[in-house]
Amino acid sequence: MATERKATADPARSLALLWRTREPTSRSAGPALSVDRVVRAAIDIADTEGLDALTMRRVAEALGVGTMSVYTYVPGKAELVAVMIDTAYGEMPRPAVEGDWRTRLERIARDNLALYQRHPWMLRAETTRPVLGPHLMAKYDYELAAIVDIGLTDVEVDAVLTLVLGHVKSAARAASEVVDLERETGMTDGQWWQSHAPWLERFMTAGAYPIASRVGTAAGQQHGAAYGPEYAFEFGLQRVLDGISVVVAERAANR
Amino acid sequence: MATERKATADPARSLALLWRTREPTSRSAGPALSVDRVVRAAIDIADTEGLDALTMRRVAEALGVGTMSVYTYVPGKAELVAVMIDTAYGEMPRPAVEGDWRTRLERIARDNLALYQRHPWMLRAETTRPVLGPHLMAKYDYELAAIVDIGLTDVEVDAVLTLVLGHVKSAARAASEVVDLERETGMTDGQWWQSHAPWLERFMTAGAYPIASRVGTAAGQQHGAAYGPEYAFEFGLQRVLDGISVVVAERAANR
DNA sequence: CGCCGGTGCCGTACGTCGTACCGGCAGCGG
DNA sequence: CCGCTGCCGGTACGACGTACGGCACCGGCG
Repeated sequence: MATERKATADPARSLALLWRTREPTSRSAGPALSVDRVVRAAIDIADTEGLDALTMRRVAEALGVGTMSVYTYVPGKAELVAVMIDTAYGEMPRPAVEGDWRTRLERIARDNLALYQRHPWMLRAETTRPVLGPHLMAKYDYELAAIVDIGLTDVEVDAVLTLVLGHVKSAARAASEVVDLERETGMTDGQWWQSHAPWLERFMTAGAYPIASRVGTAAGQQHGAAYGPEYAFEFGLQRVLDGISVVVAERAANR
Repeated sequence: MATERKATADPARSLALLWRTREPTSRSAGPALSVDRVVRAAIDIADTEGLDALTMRRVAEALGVGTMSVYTYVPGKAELVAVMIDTAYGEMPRPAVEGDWRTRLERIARDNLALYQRHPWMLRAETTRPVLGPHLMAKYDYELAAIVDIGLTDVEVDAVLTLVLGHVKSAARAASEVVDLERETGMTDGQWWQSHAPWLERFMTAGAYPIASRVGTAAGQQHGAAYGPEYAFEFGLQRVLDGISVVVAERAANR
């Protein structure tokens, strides 16, 4: 379990898996399984039942094979997750870029948000060194292409992309936790608050945390709980883009 | 294990724990343990050995008691982690605010970064509904106080803080993963790249991903790997603050 | 003074996980 | 026809969180 995080102990093996360097088997009927079938089954489980439900036994069951057979195609769980991530990147749309840089960057942010909404498990799984699969590379290349020509240095362009994607991930994570916990605890966000509020009031002596109370309730009131994360995403995204345009304008002036 | 994430099944129990609603034992010598001792031991382990090493057995061992004795003070692991998080928030500095809002907000960002550097496990543990302990409330109150008067609505103020703290967390996570993996794999970032690069080159047909290659190597060159995350933090923070100042200026003009 | 209920402590055991190991199987080249 | 190679999977091990029940001790009451 602790070893789930190790991944890529053997670079050759892991990368070969990611890049699918494998001659198709010469067997007549071909094997019952394949890396792709394993990965598809795993993504399916993670999408519909959450990352906690993704166990090797569960994957095998979904494929109708013995547990250990999965290991014929994938060295371990960590590597399986790595391939799942790269596969998910692969299914992102990459239309020709249009509009000014701000429009393009905003589009990229929204596409990434959509990805995380489709595959919320990525938000909890991606916590390792980058996967370095072909689809991640393609995605990185595509996204950089949208902003290479805005007058910043290569290093800055990289930082801009990191910043925007970081914000998307933060916001997506916040949004995902709400629905995650609704499933796991069986209560909606509102119900959860209602069950905690009376106890909280009892512990908090009146008048403590005045600003927190005021702002907190104001925020809670405004967006009726479920829609809070969306506001945070939109507000933050516009602020980030504003901030980027400040440097872009600066550079344009000094040219 | 899946239940680690549940937490707060019983709000009364959990909140009482967080707010330490508990008469001191009337026992003569007093009990050998206490919630605080358990929490301190747990934080110590997580700080020095990582979150994966934090097991109930390990905590008990550090305290010199049987595994199950820990459960006398803490209902379960999820709740233990919650108290750990609130405790960590409690040790943050909260000096009187000084300077203009940008200085204050920047200070808050740096204090939060320092917190995550001291307790990297928080970056992987905080993935649940907010902990709602007294120290989190105090922190939230303190941080809001620094920016309530910059001319934005309460809802916007909340969103500003969320944005800044989100960026800090993103950057801290990136930085933490580097050192995390150095410990777990026993290789430095540079070594890791060197072991992967030849394989990667073999798989990537020359000329694929031209922009990614150029920008990636530029970024890698500039900051010698280990210092990349710091740059990302600084650059992103300034961009975010720039973006916020755009709205602030807007509001000031329209008043 | 003796008994009793409560509190702190903890050994054992169960169910879950990832996965090492090894033995069986089919199909194919020699 | 034989042995080899790649696919399959049963069994088992060592982690993990934690339910359950029992034990030792002590203050307060009769």
